[in-house]
Amino acid sequence: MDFSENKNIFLQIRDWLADQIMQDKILPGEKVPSVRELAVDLEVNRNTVMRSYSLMEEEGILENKRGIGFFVATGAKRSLLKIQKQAFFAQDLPELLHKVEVLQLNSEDLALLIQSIQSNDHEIKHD
Amino acid sequence: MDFSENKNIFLQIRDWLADQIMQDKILPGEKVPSVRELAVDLEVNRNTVMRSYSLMEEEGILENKRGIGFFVATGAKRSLLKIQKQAFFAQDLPELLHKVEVLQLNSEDLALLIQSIQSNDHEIKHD
DNA sequence: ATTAGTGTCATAATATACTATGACAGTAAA
DNA sequence: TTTACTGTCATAGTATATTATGACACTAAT
Repeated sequence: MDFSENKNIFLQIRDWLADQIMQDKILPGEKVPSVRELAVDLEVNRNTVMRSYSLMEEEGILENKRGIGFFVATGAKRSLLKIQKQAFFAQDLPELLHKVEVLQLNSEDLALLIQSIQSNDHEIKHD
Repeated sequence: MDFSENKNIFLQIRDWLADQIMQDKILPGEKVPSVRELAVDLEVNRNTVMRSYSLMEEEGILENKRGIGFFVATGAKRSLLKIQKQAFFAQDLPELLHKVEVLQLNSEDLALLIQSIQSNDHEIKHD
């Protein structure tokens, strides 16, 4: 994982871990990497990872067992889906619509996107 | 204009001004607000506006006439279109595709977006 | 020449993100 | 009990964004 310059590292770590959870790479109830371990892996200070984890604990995504570690909370996926969808429709989508307009992006430019969207049309919703 | 917490102010000012130019609210050759004036308007330090303008000068979007002010460069729109399109396809679009996949967004969720895209399909390209 | 605008530069102060490091407490297993 | 993990907290240092402010030079109009 490499970090973007224009976004705080502790937020990027949260986004990355949230993604791991959404993709079922870490399941609810399972332990996430320890603060110290992940800090070494990402070549980042432990306090920075601690900040990401604390934030996710406040958000109800992670739970903490003192002396043992952090675990993915029950219902974390549902919570994340709600949080991320809300953020998408409130922030990402308006910005996107604006760029489509300003940059005059058409169906040809965004063929891949449209294809990806349509492939979700007949998906069976789980959970 | 109000600022987001998660992005540097001088970058947000650049983005905002670039948008004004893309929307023909300030035309090539025209003068942009003076550093001091814009700083007061945005309730920001003049050095911060200066940083935004200097950046845009390096990008070839603004030109400077010492003692007079900053002006929108000839060809600024073309430059901006190129810069922004490149950024869109290199950064925004991949992130968007990822979110569409993770959040399982379908045609119904993004009807407005698809409509907006298709309305650009038969546009006559100017410039 | 004076005045009022421009940008420009230098300095210092503040806030915040991130790092570096040490110390301490809870937990589990040898 | 010792060992080796966990998280937690405190302190200090560094880097950077932003602010605050003053001084100076260029330009145009009076």
